[in-house]
Amino acid sequence: MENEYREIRLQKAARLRELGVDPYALRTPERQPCAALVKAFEANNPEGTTEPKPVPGATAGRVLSLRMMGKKVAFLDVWDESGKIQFYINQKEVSPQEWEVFTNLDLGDWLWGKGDVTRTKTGEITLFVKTLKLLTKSLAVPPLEKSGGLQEKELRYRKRYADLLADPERRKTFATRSRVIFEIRKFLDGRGFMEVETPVLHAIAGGGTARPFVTHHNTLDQDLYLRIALELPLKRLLVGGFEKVYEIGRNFRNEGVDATHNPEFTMLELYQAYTDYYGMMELMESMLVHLLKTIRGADTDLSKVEWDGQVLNFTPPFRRVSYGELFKECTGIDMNDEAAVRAKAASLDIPKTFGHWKLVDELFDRFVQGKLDNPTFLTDYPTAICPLAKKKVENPQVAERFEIFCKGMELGNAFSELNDPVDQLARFEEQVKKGKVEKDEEVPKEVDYDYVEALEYGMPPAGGIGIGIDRIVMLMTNQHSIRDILLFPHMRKEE
RNA sequence: CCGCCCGUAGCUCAGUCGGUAGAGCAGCAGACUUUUAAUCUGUGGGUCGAAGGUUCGAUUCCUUCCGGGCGGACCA
Repeated sequence: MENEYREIRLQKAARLRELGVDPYALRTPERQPCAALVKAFEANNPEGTTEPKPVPGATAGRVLSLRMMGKKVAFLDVWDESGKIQFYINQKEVSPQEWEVFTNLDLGDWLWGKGDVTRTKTGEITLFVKTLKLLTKSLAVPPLEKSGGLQEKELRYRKRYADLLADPERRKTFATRSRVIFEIRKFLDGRGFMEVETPVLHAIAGGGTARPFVTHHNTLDQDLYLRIALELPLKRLLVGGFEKVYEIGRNFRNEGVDATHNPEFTMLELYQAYTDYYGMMELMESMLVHLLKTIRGADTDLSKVEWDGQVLNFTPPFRRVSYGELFKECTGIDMNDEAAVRAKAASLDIPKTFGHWKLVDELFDRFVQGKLDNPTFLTDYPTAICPLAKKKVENPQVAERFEIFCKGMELGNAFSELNDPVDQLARFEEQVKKGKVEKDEEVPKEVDYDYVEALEYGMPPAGGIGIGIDRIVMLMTNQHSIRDILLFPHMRKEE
């Protein structure tokens, strides 16, 4: 905060105040986007025009370059969200007070100008300023493209505003993120889904397995958890009679932070009555294709989608392979062979307190998950690790659940939703009991009896899916780190 | 949590085999009335991430800590 630049700029602001100029203008005079002025000129001066026909106009933006020619003339690059336009300012063309404003201008300041748009001798479309107004004085030096922009990742994440203002490309990534979410809503709207909002504060951290954040409500004197999943409230809505619901919202998990994990992240969860996990596979495929075509472009070749240097095939139908089959393929062990699984786990640093199916899941994560590059539906998980999914009729040992993986990353997780309240209660009780024995902090500590009671009123057969929006955005923007698609990724406190 | 790497001016980066530091941009002063990363001349700017140790002397070597990056472990 303390530096020579700040002092000089504060002095300039004080000087302007003496002249009766507010360095933080209350209002902006009428204006058009920078790019609109350029366009208007081009429209009036088609290709081949010899004598330029000036177009009057006014615009505003941030000054990011200033070139003086002598004491009385200057060229400025002015940027707004739409792009850039050059200002030409000549002492003879503006009032003495305006010239004074100009001489106290710094890089980073926001400036409004009005005049005629025409071409300079060198061909640059330029606003020849007749009237100008300082909109905002900046006290900090903006990172400048010609001096290398903002490179240090820590600075880019902590001071995202500086990162964004320094580089229009970075702004584009976040604009794309916004469009991805817009297109998801559009896609779901087209299928008749209703968007809902459910509580972030939960009395029981259910609907998934993850360590939750704990907080406390003072007047109720009650501990609360930040939600780790959206699942249970949404399925209560199916009981209530809504048939297609979804929520796009923030989840919180008190776990690791790395290139693909942020403590808070955005999930889409949707539930649809009268379908099952096969319906969810179709929906997932269609949604990904819709997003690739609308975000990456209508001419995108689905069989050659590049992501972080890898070429992936998104042509539906995606590969479908069962959990047990792939487990066998990658570990050489039958997942039902308890002795072999335990022996394998013992050779690694996996807690001995874990039961058989927890061990299977641990081995799976280590040996299988990272190998799946092309989008793959991994189906029929062991029932023991799927307390919210229906069992397969022909083999109750496995459940109608799939996870879709891509580049070793889980993109989505779906079930044929369990709606038998008696079975659900038994599975919850088993899960809580096991969690205590295994000292597994990711498992809910108590049974959500209210949810079981909701099922007693009858939930229609349904398919449901949860999709990690951040990872979808990474895929669509071809980014490698979650920090580059979150505006404000979580950072440790400084000092 | 483990391994490797990084932290020097507002920004991007050099550098010091141990003798308290440089460049470009930015700033300030000056020259130039159509520039395009404008050019030219002059000039100010640093507790070299923090603390401790070794040393006559540490920004440099060592230790610890803080923050970050990449990879691994764990989780979505």
